[in-house]
Amino acid sequence: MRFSKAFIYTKKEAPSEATLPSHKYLIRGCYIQSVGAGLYNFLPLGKRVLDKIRNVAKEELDKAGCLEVDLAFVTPLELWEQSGRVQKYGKELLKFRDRKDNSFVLGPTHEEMMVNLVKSYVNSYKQLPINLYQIKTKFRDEIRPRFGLLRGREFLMKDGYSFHSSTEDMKREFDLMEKTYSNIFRRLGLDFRIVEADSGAIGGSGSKEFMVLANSGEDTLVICTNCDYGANIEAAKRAKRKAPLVANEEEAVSMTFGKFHTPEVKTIEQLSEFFHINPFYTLKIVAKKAIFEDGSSKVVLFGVRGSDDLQEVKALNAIDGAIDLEEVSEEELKEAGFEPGFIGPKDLPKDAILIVDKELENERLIIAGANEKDYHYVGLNLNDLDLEYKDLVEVKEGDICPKCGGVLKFSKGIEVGHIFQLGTRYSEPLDAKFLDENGKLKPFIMGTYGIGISRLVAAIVEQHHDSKGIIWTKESAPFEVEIIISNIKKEEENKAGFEIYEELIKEGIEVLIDDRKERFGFKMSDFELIGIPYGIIVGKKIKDGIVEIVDRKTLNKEEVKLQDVVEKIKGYLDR
RNA sequence: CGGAGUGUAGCGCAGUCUGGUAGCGCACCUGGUUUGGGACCAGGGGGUCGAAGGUUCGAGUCCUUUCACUCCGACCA
Repeated sequence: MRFSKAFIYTKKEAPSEATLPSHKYLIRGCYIQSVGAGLYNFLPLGKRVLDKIRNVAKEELDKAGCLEVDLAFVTPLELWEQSGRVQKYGKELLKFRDRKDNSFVLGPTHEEMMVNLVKSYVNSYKQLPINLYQIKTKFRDEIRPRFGLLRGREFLMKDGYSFHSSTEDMKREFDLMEKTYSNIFRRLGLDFRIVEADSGAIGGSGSKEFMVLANSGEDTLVICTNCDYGANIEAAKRAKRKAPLVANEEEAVSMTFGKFHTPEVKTIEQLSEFFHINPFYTLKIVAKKAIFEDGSSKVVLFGVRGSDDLQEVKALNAIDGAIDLEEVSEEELKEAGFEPGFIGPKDLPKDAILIVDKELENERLIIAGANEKDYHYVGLNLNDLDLEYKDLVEVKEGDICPKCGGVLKFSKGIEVGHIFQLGTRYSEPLDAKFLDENGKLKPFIMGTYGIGISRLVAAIVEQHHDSKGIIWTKESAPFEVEIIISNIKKEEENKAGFEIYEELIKEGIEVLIDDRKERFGFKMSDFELIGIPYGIIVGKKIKDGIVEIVDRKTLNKEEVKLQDVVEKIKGYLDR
């Protein structure tokens, strides 16, 4: 491809709203154009990168036996009502009506459609397992799109769905997909980590996320410094925290049950000061308003150690049927019959919902609110109360790994893939069943697997760039080599440049030749911005039969004889 | 949805306080010089100043309404 005909118009300045390197460089390098909140046009360069990534994904998936399909983008709202996800997705679903007044949604994901498709063709266990996928534009009306391609409203996603006759077989496929996804991200040259994740709006159990490690990532990952344990903070676990070995420990342990007058002592901080005790021994109650699928709401309570914080996603999952948790005001708390600042597990109103973190199970010596203004209980034995325990705590840096006992640390990541063990979450409500070996009707056991293809474009840049621009990895680069003719008016340079160009094309190498009437420096800085892995500079030294190969990553230049340059490049490209 | 801010040429911005011929840089077009690190000279094209209404002899500028976008937060496979 000739640069002069390639629709590449680089910019010196990025739009002021672009804050991340990927956003800035992709716009400056003429890969994408912004058209509105979370909407982008892919320009010829960007489209090439997108196709590269897409092809890597397709090759690996096909190798693993997956079948590509392409489902309708516009899907009947009815399907979403059947699966019960209209409420759960809420306003992120873009709904609209056609001229006949039928309701549709723009697909944000395609579980419903896919289940519907499969159930109309597959009736027998003999047809299983199958794994269907598509690489298709999705639309989610995000509340706040940002960070360029990392969080757009319209984006390209690979979504795959597998159908099985047994849970064991589904798990086998899940493991296969984990391997396949790893191959895809490895081929793309990414430094990534597989972590345990929350299943979110998709539902189901057992899910893993593929995280590209980058400082600009929106997700916080908890990673063990000793073993391979990793989890999204929303799902991270830790070894149970031990009591701190402090001077007043004995005092804490020796406390006997009683009610204490604690005027105006409302926060954990005040409480631990008042009793001169580590917050570890106190019970913190966090109140939230749970929103349910039918639109109703209720104030719910969560109990964690005073020294811990509540993990909101875990909290949400702990409440059956809740789709959201909101903040509660003091007034709402009082209306619901609670005493703000003095809420505790004992003597709660009868219909109150309280979930307590499971690390507190069997704890005997705790200070907690008495549900009465200006009073707390001390020496409370939680075993005396009939409480419900679930995992609620947010893991902190320095906590202990649940797997190996090593120390946990935080890292930032960009989610580029997510695989789920779905079970019958969709097949059951959508009545998708098959006949098993015994002639019994059973719902499909499913898995679902996603890769953010357009997000990967940005994720690669986030991980592979420098102060001058993008540094594409070999399998993601829009071209493999760029030939830079220093001065196109010099017949010798021009001729040699195009000779190399033709030879590389003959070798099946994707090459861009900068044949523009521009100065050397201008072309070099475009080369650095655009980020093609290797450059071949044809300039002054051509009269001695010498050209240079530039490595975009290191910016080192190497002098090479004209007749050797093609072989040399082939070597660098592993051809 | 809460807080903050911005809409002026394709992009980045000034001009708005204090109303009086719509500007600068980049990019673009023409000619010339230059040619290994974002050149220079000369000439040129391009704007319903986000939209609607109002005040005024006169509005990019003042008033009202409205739309869009961005940032922080809440939110979010």
